[in-house]
Amino acid sequence: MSETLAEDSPGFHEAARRNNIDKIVALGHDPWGSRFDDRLLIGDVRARSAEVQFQVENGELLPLPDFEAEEPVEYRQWKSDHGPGSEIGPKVRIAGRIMLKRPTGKLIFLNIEDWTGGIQIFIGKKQVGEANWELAQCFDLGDLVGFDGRLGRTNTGELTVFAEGLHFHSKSLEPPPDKHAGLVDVELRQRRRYLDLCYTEGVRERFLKRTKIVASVRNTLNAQGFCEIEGPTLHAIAGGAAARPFVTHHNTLDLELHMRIALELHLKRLLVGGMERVYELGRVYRNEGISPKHNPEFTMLEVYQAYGDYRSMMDLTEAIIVNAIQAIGGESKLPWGDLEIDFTAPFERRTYSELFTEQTGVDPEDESAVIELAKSLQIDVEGRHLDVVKNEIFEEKVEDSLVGPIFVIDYPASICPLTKRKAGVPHIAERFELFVHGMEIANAYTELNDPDLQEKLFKTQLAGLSDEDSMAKMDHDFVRALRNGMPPTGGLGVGIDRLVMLLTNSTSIRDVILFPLLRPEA
RNA sequence: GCCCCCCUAGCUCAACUGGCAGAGCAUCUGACUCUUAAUCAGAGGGUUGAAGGUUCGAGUCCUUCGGGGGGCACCA
Repeated sequence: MSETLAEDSPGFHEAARRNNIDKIVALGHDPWGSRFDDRLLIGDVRARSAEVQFQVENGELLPLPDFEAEEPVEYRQWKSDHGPGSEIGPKVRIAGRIMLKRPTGKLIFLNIEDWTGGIQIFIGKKQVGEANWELAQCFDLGDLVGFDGRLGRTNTGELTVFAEGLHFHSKSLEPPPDKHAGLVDVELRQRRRYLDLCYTEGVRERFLKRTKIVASVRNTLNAQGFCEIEGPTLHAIAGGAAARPFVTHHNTLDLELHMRIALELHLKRLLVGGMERVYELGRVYRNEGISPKHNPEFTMLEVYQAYGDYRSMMDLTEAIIVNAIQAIGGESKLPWGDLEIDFTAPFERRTYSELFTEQTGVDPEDESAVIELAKSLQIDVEGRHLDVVKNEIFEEKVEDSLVGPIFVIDYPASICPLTKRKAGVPHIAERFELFVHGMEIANAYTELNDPDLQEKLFKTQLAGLSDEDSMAKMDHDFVRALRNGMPPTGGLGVGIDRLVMLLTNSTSIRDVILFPLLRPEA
């Protein structure tokens, strides 16, 4: 073609594609396309494959052979055995991205994909005419194109749209990743997620599953009479969890603000306000480390049910998860790496103290034995509350062994400042955490609604903690809200990203977050 | 914040103990009307993440920096 292409270096791919844009314009088409009505989704087109039939001379229609059968069908032979006649199939209009291109002289085979699937396109020079053929010469991998054509089968039996009309929708100026290997580099996959979605097997499906899971969670809650609300994400005091917040600033008010680290305190204010079943499903922000299980912004669900308790929340948690699995067409047993997870409800329920004894051989009520064990694990015991020490042991020795799904119930009270104590057992808090393969998925309490106790526990919790710790900032307004009467309540928090990880067999949270936080590209 | 590993063509990857930077895909040119990771013939494409250093000679060794991954720490 033009000799400028060859000598162009690194931009030679783009130069070739811009050259094709010029040709498309010269042929009277818009390289950036326009509205395209009445197209069918490729998935729906594929579902109509049975409508492709073979019509013999007397007009009789024959069904095509089964191309999925074990014995491969020689379709060319089959046709000559049943001929003379011709294939007939429905007219379809489709659009998609060009994934593969196989030009063979005066024929071009394309594979195009939309978000419901892919299909092969047959473009024959004689069949489409000179003008369309010239347009087809301008097709590059990655372009978005459309076709009017007839659904049929090639000689090898592959379901194919035999093009009659060609449409150009959008040019890709950049070459796609390797057509076989796809995008492999993890950094590129995250930075250029749009490419990952197009060209890495299973990525789009995974994120569509995420959408379905989130919708299902809302459906489950709405069906039980919970109402979704939107609390503020900018907080004067970021409370409801122990995590460092992101700090920001409002100019006109000249006010330091914090991005929320939890949804809890505002939802509870709504309970005081008489909203008896509320939830929020939204983003929270924690200025902490990044790991395969932690992204600085992540999606949290918090649910509160007046006149419920942590046991009501266990049933609800099971319903949320079981329904979500159903929503993505999963079985109760889901793959997890080389293992599987059995999500058959009800999930196992074990007390903290039972599990502690089982895994360590030490009774958590036996102070001296606990201290001895802590020392043997090189856990600092000096000047720390015994429950805190116990919990470190629990996290180290017990949590990783929890295959689950398992509800760990009845935690030591002093590590749960927002939780009601078990009636008659003041050192046990009515709390559960749901663990699956060592990962904490959900956390629930019978919520504390005694304002005096809440204030006292806030203060105790605060003693000795640094200013950076958000719990160190008492939310007086929240305590004031409680002074106006919050019903006894069950509250639940679910890490949506982690739930999606489990249900989609993803080992990194960044595989289920479309745009995880990355440093700006160098 | 600490430790380990990675960064080579648009993409996926090679290059021995330091010795001429390569392949496949993609791109360009040519052939081909049922291909399917199409095939065949030819061509072009590189600041080896960046900057310094050691060396006759650095993709390779050393230092610093940038980006990423994993682990630790942090994290109800």
